[in-house]
Amino acid sequence: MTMMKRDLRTEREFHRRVENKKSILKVAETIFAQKGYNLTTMDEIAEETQFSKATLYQYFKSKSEIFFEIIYKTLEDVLQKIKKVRKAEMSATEKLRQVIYCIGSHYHTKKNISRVFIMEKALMKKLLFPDSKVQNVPSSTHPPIPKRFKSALDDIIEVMCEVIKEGVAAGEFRKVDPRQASVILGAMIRGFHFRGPVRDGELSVQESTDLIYDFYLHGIKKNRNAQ
Amino acid sequence: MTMMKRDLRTEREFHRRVENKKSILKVAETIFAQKGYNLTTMDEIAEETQFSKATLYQYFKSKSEIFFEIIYKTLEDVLQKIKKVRKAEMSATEKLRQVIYCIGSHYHTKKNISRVFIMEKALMKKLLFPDSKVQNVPSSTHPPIPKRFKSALDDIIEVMCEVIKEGVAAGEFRKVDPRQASVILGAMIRGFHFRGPVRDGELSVQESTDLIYDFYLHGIKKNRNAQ
Amino acid sequence: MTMMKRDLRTEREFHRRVENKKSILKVAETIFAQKGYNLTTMDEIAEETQFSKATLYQYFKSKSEIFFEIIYKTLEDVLQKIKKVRKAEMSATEKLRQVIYCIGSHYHTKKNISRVFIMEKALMKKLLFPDSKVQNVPSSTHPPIPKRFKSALDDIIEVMCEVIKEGVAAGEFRKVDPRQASVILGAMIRGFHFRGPVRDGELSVQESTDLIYDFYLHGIKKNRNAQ
Amino acid sequence: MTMMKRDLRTEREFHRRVENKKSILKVAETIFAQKGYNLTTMDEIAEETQFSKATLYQYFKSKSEIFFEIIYKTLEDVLQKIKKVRKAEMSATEKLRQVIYCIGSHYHTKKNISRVFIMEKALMKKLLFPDSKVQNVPSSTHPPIPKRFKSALDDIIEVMCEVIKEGVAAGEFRKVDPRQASVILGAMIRGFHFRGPVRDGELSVQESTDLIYDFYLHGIKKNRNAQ
DNA sequence: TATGAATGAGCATTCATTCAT
DNA sequence: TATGAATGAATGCTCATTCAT
Repeated sequence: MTMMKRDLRTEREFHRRVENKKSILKVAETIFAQKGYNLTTMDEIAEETQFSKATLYQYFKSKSEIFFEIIYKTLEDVLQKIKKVRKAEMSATEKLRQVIYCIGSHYHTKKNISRVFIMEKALMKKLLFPDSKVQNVPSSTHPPIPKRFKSALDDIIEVMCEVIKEGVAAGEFRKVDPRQASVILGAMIRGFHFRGPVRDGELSVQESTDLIYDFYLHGIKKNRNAQ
Repeated sequence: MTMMKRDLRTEREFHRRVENKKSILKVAETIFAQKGYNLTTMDEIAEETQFSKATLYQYFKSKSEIFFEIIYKTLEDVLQKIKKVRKAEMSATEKLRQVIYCIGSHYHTKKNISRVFIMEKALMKKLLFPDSKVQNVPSSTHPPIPKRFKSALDDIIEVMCEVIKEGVAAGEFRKVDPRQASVILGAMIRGFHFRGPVRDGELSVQESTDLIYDFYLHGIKKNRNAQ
Repeated sequence: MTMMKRDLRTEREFHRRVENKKSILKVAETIFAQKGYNLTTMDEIAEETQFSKATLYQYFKSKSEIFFEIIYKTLEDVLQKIKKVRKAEMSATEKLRQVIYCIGSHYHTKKNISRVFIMEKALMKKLLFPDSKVQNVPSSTHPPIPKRFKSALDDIIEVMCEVIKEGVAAGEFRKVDPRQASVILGAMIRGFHFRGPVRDGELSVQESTDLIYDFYLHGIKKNRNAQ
Repeated sequence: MTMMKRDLRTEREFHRRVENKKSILKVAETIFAQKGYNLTTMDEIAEETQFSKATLYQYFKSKSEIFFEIIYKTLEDVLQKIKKVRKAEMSATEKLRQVIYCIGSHYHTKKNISRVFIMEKALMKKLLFPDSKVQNVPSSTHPPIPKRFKSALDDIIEVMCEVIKEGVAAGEFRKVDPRQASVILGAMIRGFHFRGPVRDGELSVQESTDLIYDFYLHGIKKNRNAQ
């Protein structure tokens, strides 16, 4: 019985820990998403989480660890969602739409986070390899990334590929290179959601999805015979 | 005579100033493009330009002013180029390709610079309005940007619109909303060049152009009758 | 009977406490001896003792208390040993040799600990009187030390003095001031074992003892008549 | 003339820089000597030097650089002094006395500084190789030290050796191993000046010198024939 | 004008110690 | 009693910007 009591308490404790960690991540995510990596300070995360700065360091080794944790969770989220889509019973075309929606809504919510991951090569390098002098990050290369990121990303692309292959096989899509098509699709979604200060009426994720979906499917070329 | 002498001297002075300014901007651009805004230090710009840090401040009011200057020049560049394309004697389809190339090569060269402009909302806000506490930058709104940026960007979109209208009118493109089509095109190019750490063989700007061009034109849907 | 049971339990408890305390001191000593006071963290002591950090604070009031406990034990140890030497049946010269050995081996084993005690005046002051601002510790004065340290140290010196007196009385040593001679002897041993980065072949405690013994006895002056 | 003006100004500037550096070192030395490495903060050095903390970092790369600079200067000082002694026209015995005085007064003034250098192995290691985890600093080994320290130390020992050799050759000293004798002498001086909290009347450097000199020369053994 | 020097404000991280269970 | 968790107070270091010459 004492054992049980203990176990329960321990479990509760453990649970609380997990909850706290989650809560820190959630708050941090919001701030990172709002301000990006550099403008977010540990002080602010501490204040917002109602923890002391030192406590943060009991849950995470460093600011960058928090950041990476968030990135990873985000990637995993998206991956799970689109995996579900792939397995669902529906046409490839419909799957395509849903994939666009998933990824789009991901970008929509976590803009600044994905941003750093996608774009801040020099920063990523510095975070991942704090020692290596940040010199000559040729704009076209990304620093090697931890396997888990890499593999999550690869998996996402992979799922997109499969959906497209499926559509090609089913005669829904023309015979495109699935890889290329995936890359283009990814680019469209990303580029659409990460657009600069020009916005003529903000669109909802749903509207964005429709727009991207339409253009990705039909292109803009006039079809001689049909239509 | 004294006047003339003075004038010449003044002119020379003025010319030198302009040259120096250019040279600073050029160097700074390279560094900003490599490291992004935060990781670039005035110290480094000073060292690279062979000027003293204090001198930099005689040509520019602040680090951010240098940065904005660069952004503006870049935008102007692109604008000029695609304006030329629009005026050229060729089919809308060909113009489209060249627009893709222009913008793509711009992103290719100045990645980190466009990046900040396009994506770092919080940073932009802080740069443009250093006083306003960076709070609650709702992820969907961009800080108001100086008119000259706004107008350059609008002009770029405008040119794209016109090329598309032209294509629609000429029966080369289907009847799309030119504005939407421009946004999508912009997104594709941007998203394609700003992609994350997944890269299966880096493509040249030309190859990228072809790929985007192909998909933007044809979409991926299978065309029942033709093809 | 209940009483007895209680007593036994209490006793067991008490015994356990004593054991735990010993075990903590032992571990802490090792770490302090390796890293010195500042570089040793409570976290590390906790980890090494397999206790939680909080538990440490149930056995000791503070980090410095642990430290002082160790110092004191160490001093007591040495004192006991050389007291035994003094009482033994042998010539003063031989006793001298053994005293050198005792103290030497003490320094040898617990370098960093003695070190702090002997040398870190500012630190000692801070540890003993945490409130008094560490200001102007004139390099020649040591902060007043708790009586028990002082008395242990005095006793050690005292024993050395007596051995020397004994030798003088027996005609083994020349007529030196026993106090001065003790101080010099202490200095030799201490200085010999605390020497800096110049080492030409590390000597064992025994070898060191012989060397010191030889020079302390004979000096380096050439003796005109004899030898 | 303009040239000259410039040169003069530049020179003045340069001179000021050197002066400032000296002044920082002087202040820092005082504080380090009083409090040791860890207890000395950059804030305090800044306050005491009347410079801002940031300015300190324009003269020195880090706290440890300041510290090492001081150590080095100190060693060089001593070396120069005893070199002069060696070359002087006097008996080896007299030289010996002066060497004791030089080194003694050096320890006297810069206690806490020499202390760290001589004794804080773990700290030294951490300072010199900040990355290597401080683990298992076997109490008998010192971290490899920068060549300039090593060579200064070697030189000091070397000079002592030579003085002793000279004395042996002149028949002033008995036939000791000069190396061993040097080590012992060094130990005596060091140990004498770095003694713990037991002091019965602080001695001046001169008095200390006499005491050490006496014992180092004559030992304590009774000389059968003479005396 | 050009610049070497100076700095305030800030930031991530650490650690001895306390608290709640 | 034992402990996991929490924290306040430091601390070394950075960087955009200003000042004095």
